[in-house]
Amino acid sequence: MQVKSERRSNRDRTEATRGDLIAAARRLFTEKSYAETSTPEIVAAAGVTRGALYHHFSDKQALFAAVAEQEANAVAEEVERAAPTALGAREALLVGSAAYLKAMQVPGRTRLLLLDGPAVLGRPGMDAIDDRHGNRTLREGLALTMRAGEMRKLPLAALTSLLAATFDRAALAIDAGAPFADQIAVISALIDGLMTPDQPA
Amino acid sequence: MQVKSERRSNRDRTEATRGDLIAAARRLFTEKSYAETSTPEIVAAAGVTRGALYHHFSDKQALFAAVAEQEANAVAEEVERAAPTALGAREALLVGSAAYLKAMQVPGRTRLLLLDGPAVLGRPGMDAIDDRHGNRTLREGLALTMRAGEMRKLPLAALTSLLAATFDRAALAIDAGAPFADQIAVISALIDGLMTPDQPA
DNA sequence: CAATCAACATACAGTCTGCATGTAAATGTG
DNA sequence: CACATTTACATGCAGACTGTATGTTGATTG
Repeated sequence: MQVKSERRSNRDRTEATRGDLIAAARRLFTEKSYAETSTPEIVAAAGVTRGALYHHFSDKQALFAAVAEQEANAVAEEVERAAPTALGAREALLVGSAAYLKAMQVPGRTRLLLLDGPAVLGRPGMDAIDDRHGNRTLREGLALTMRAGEMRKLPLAALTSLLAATFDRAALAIDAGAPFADQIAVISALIDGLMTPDQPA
Repeated sequence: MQVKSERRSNRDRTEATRGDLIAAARRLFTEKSYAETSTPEIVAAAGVTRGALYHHFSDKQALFAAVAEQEANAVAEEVERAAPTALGAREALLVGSAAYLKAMQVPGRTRLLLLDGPAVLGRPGMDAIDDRHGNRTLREGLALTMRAGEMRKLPLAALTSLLAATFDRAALAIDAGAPFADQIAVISALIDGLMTPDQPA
């Protein structure tokens, strides 16, 4: 293992620099906000110059998009890790919700994904990111539950996004000091209200 | 009626200038976004100089806060106007929801209040504004409904904010082209799920 | 009516973003 | 393996923007 950069392929260099930039930006975007973080700051933290940033990303927004995508992916992975495979639809939803709220408690994550994200990339932009990660699982889960007759039949896209919206707002509320249990209680009630009452034979 | 500014009291001047600035800012913030609107643009549209802006508002954010407050108030008034006084709790909620979604269709309003607002002022900041206007009515309505036994008892603050979150996301979805009916269908289902089934004597 | 204060206008300093240009190393080619 | 080309940056620059400090004029007050 050679410590110094003896001879690096271009692919390696790109990968390393891009990674450093995204990592540095992630740190600053979560510590402060998108608007309060300048590109000089980011490149200083990453140990490169602004030239490198603008070589790899078209602009500051594009770098932010890369960070957001990575964070959304991290959240989705944490949630899927917490949700055991075969579980009742209702239970899976509740476990997943709780896991999501937990995952969003990483400092700065709510601001990055729930405040700055929509403002910087637009709702459609953030939806596109979410659909590539967490929302997909949610939508598929809901579709399955509805087809199984365990849940009221409703427009899938709308149901997915509105449920996701409640999860998001709950995460922000917890961030602001609201009790975790209260948010879970309301989310549980909302989900229960959607389930079709099992008619005992 | 004298057309020219013959002799204006300071209070009148302040009121007029502040109003002009807020109106101009509102137009630009709704046409473009907060970030894409510069203070030189705003003051040009308002017919004053940046000196006037920074005399009346501590910074660009403060001007934005004033605009947001005014817009939130406008939305709340439209909703209250649409909601006839005495109506069943469930019906009042549904009518209010629809009115809210309608009111939010004014071009640029969703971005101003639902995207830029939280990002610029923070969630707590926007909550403070909302609580002074629309959310208050919602919360009081929910409290009443719950006390009347028509709705499941749940933590009031959490329920209010999570329901408001679904309304907000629905407004954004409609803005993005989603069918109004789909959003209403899901909102109706969510509300219905919260109502206690009336036990017929 | 003098003194003060409020409501601006003007000028300036510092910072930021995006781009254009320069350079050295890596890569492709005959 | 020499040479042309492309890649991965670094550096410098232009334009714009924010916030503040300072100046000026008209209203307000004792």
